[in-house]
Amino acid sequence: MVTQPRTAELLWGSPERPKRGPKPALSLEQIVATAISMADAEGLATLSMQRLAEDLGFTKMSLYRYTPGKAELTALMLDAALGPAPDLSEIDGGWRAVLHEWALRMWAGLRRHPWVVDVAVGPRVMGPNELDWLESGLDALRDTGLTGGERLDAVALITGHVRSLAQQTTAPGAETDTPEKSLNAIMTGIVADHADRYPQVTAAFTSASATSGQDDALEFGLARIFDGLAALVAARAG
Amino acid sequence: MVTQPRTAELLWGSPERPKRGPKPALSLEQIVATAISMADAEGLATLSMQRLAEDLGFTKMSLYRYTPGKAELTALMLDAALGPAPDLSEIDGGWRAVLHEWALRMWAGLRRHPWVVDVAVGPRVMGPNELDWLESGLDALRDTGLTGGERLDAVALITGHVRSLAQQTTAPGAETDTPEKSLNAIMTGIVADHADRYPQVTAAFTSASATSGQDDALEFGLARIFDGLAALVAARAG
DNA sequence: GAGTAATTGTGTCTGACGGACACAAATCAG
DNA sequence: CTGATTTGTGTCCGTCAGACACAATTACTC
Repeated sequence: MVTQPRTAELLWGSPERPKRGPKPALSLEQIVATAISMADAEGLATLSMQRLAEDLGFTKMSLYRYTPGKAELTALMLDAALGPAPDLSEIDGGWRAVLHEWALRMWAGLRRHPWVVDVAVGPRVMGPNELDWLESGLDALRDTGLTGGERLDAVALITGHVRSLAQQTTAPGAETDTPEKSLNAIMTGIVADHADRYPQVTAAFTSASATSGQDDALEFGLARIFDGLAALVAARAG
Repeated sequence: MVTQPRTAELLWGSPERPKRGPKPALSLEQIVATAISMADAEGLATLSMQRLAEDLGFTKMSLYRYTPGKAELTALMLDAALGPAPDLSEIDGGWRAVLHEWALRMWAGLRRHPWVVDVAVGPRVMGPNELDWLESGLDALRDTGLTGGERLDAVALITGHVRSLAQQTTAPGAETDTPEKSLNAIMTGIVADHADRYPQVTAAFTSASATSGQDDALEFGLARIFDGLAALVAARAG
């Protein structure tokens, strides 16, 4: 998996059509777009080069004329699925309102492409779109008086929360095989069977059974993070 | 992957030695322990049933007498690697100090078993140890006046931060192939090449080049989260 | 216009993976 | 001792990513 230089070139290099040879029947953008729609529909686990090629009407090995390997293709899928960073220039209310909208947009994108959280893992070469998102997130904190490292950490904290929640809620094949109810049923049954060992879990589960939702958890975490950031900003300003 | 009922039985059921038949030469605990040490050493991606069986001195198919499949084995690996929840009863300083230590212990565990973040993904059946961790985390918030749902969301927020950071820093094969320096070199080169498009990223990178570290990011996020939680707790109390 | 170099798509092959299945050896109940 | 049951093994299958050679296509050069 020594794919970083090639990935960087695919993400950032300008494609240069060779002079000689037959015209390519496919394009990398087309392959990436098809792969994204397949991953959206069936998940990333079931996406193979074979099935992708069949969907495109070509053989598997023809795809390797466009991408050196599957790892590079998924890197391109990631950056394409992120899409361009949102335009938040119209939002007023300071950094907090901007970052809130920024997080909601990212959340919406992760709901649209659940497999992204499985790909955006570990240190990697960021693509143009991912850097755009980072840029707009950092830009919201421009006038807060935080240092560069703090701004990076703050944005990482927010993205970590959004991604972590998306990872927990969008299961790979959660609704396909066993309905999600049975997982909840299994867990509540287990907790009920060991209520003496897990009193706090039992209490929290029963108390939260009706009220909680994934969007509530997102907003809860964002509110705490923003409150904590506001305290730091205030300390820096005052 | 309809593995949840079987996984639940393996995690929570009591093993019952059959009366007839030869005595098993292996034990599930032994298999899990060997798998964990192999995953620690070489990562989860390179761990296959074949190589695990070779390491144990048996054939691949013999392992399927102990676990119905690889998914169930990884679930057992996860719960075993988490280990028992830490004893935080001696820590005073209120919920904040307790949760801080709780997060640091989890961080240490994730550093010890980096592959855990790749497994603890999506809705799943929690094992005894994972529930122990959740219990101790919730217990720290017992006297804060938060509702059950809020306590769950708070613990999820903290674990999400710790896990997200562990996921970003512990790359699968980060130090094996291309040294991490070249990834940083690639990214800084890219940002430098597009400094006009990413002014905030450029500024933050140059400003944070020397000061930042992964442990700083962990503490930064924890401090913000705890500050935000403290504000909520104070609002509930006052 | 003819020849040559470069590139595309295809077919074939390999090694590794998870797992199904049948079978022989081992163990215990009666 | 006999029959039922379980363990470990060997063999087989389908799928996966990818290497490699080859024929067809295109453009540059003479």
